[in-house]
Order: sequence, then C-alpha cells, then structure tokens
Amino acid sequence: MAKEERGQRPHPGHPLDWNLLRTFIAIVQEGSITKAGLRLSLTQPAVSLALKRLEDRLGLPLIDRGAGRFAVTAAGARVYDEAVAIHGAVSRLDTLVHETQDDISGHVRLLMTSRIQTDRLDRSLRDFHRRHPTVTFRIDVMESAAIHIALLQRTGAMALCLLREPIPGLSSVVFLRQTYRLYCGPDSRLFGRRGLDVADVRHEDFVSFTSDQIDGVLLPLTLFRAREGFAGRIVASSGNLDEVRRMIVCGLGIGPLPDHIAARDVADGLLWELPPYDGVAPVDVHLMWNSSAKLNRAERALLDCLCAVSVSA
DNA sequence: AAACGACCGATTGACAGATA
DNA sequence: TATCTGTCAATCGGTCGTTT
Repeated sequence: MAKEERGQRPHPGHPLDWNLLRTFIAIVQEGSITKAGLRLSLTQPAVSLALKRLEDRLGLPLIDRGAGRFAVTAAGARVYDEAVAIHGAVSRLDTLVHETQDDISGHVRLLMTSRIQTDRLDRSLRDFHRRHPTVTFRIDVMESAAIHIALLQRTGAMALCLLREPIPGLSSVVFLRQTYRLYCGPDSRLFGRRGLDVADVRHEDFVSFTSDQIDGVLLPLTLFRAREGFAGRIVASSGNLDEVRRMIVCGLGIGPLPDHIAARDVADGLLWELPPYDGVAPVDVHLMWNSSAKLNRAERALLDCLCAVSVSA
C-alpha cells in the first residue's frame, strides 16, 4: 500500500498484535529492518512485512525508509515510547508469576549519592545477602537531582540520597542524620588554629558541591553562607563528595563535609575543623522510592529491610 | 566528472505451514 | 477453507569505490 493512501485508521478497534510492537521496538533500536531481523531471528522480508502490517493497522507511517534513508516519524516515536512501556510491563510478568513465597530472587538497582558511610547500611546489605543470597545488586552513584529524575522515570527502584523538600510521586524516610562542618587542608593558614571565630573564615576561598545552590539539595549550605556573610569566592565545585574532600585537602579552599566522613581525615592530619563548631547545617540522607512503581519481591524485601533501620521509620 | 559494477537494504510475488 | 505469518527468489534503487 502506498503511504499516501493511508490517511485513516482501517482497523478501528482491531486488537493489536503484541509481536508487531516487539518487532517495531527492534526495528527502532537497531535502526535497520535487516538488523532487526537478525536480532529477532527473522528474515528481512518478514520484518518489513510486520512493519507494514503495523503501519496499516495504525493508518500512519512509522518509519520513513528507503534506500539509504531510515528515520522514525513523529507517530513512530510515540508508538515506540508506548511499546517500550508495554514491553517493560510484559517482561516483568514472568518474574512476578514465578516468584515463590519462600525463595526471593531477582535483581535490585540501588541509586546512591557518593560516600554514604554508615554501619547501618553495611549491616543491612550484609544481613540481606545472608537471607537472600541469590539476589543480585547494582549500585549506581550519581547526584541527588539525577537520582530524583531516575526514580520518577522508574529506572531505579530505590535510592539513598539528599532531599530538600518532598517530591510528588516519591516516598521518603530519613535514613541517616548527618551534620556538615567546615574544614580546611594542611596548607591553609587556618590549619591547626584553635578557638577561631566565624569572622576569621568569612573571606576564605570556598570549595563546594554543585548542588550547593539556591535550587539544589544542599540549600542549607547556601543559606548558611548567605546568613553568615561569607564573601570568599567559590574556587571549585563537584557533585562528588570525594572530589570536594580532595580539593579541600589540596588547599583550593575551605569547604563543608559531613562530620562523620571527615573524622578519619581530621585524625590523620589531613583536615582541620573550622567554626562554627556546632556545625554548618544538618543535611539528612533519605531513603527514597517511587510509591507508584511496581517493585519485584527482591526490591520490596530490601526496601522493607532499609526502612526498618531508618531514623524516621 | 562521468561511467561502471559491486554491494546493501527494502519491497514484491509466489508459495507453504499453522490455526481458527 | 480463509487468514495470518513465515521463507525464498527476484527485483528495485541508492551508495560507494574504482576506472576511464
């Protein structure tokens, strides 16, 4: 059928064959009908015909194709998004059906900000692994803002990250309370000096986190600097806690770190605590998850496990 | 630059097997 | 028996490298 003849939906209410969507996903992902055929163990004509059937069913061209030409149309992009969502749901059916009551298996993807150090988390993972040794893990480290997006898009099941204010659609409990304090490195003129006042550090160059902004999850640090009249320039920033620590130790400037993380460096003579000595700001680590996402049993079990040891559980 | 041929990818027609 | 979905073979059209 010529494309220009397809202007209406010729099969209103006709049930759509799932295989056509599966084939269409392969065509879009491979960017070629031939490659899609190889992936699906079909011949190229079979894939070409399947695409043509899908286009006929929907009454719209989905791929603008020809010799040396392959482009997903706007309608094709919309169909692809829906097909992927349907594929995800269908793919989970087998796991959901075959999971038994007393044998939890599966895969868990946990998202975390850098350097979440707490025995509470370590103990939970150790206990969980002993109880469910067949469950596999993947832990991805990223910035809190990226984690929030990943949870909303359901590409991760749960996360340990910072949170400024509640996010619609995401549930959270406080997993760990931590206080940020200011530190400097051994090269700083302030290193080793006791009994300093905030006024003594106000004009120092500053190392900070990329989320230390008015719209970031470390807003309390921003507010602290504004409240105390810090006038030093921000000479370096990173979203990774290890890199912020490195830049402070290397003397690029003074900067905030969670006190329990900095404690060992202070003991080793790499960091020196600065005023205010009661801490800059409390910044809690939250356990977060998408409340409307369908978790597998492994994910649900780990979430229950982590919730049980959370501060605000 | 034009012509040529090899190659690649898509479509079409004929036909076969499975299924309702 | 009609329909759907697959394969095979032939064909078309474009790209690319080589030759003239």
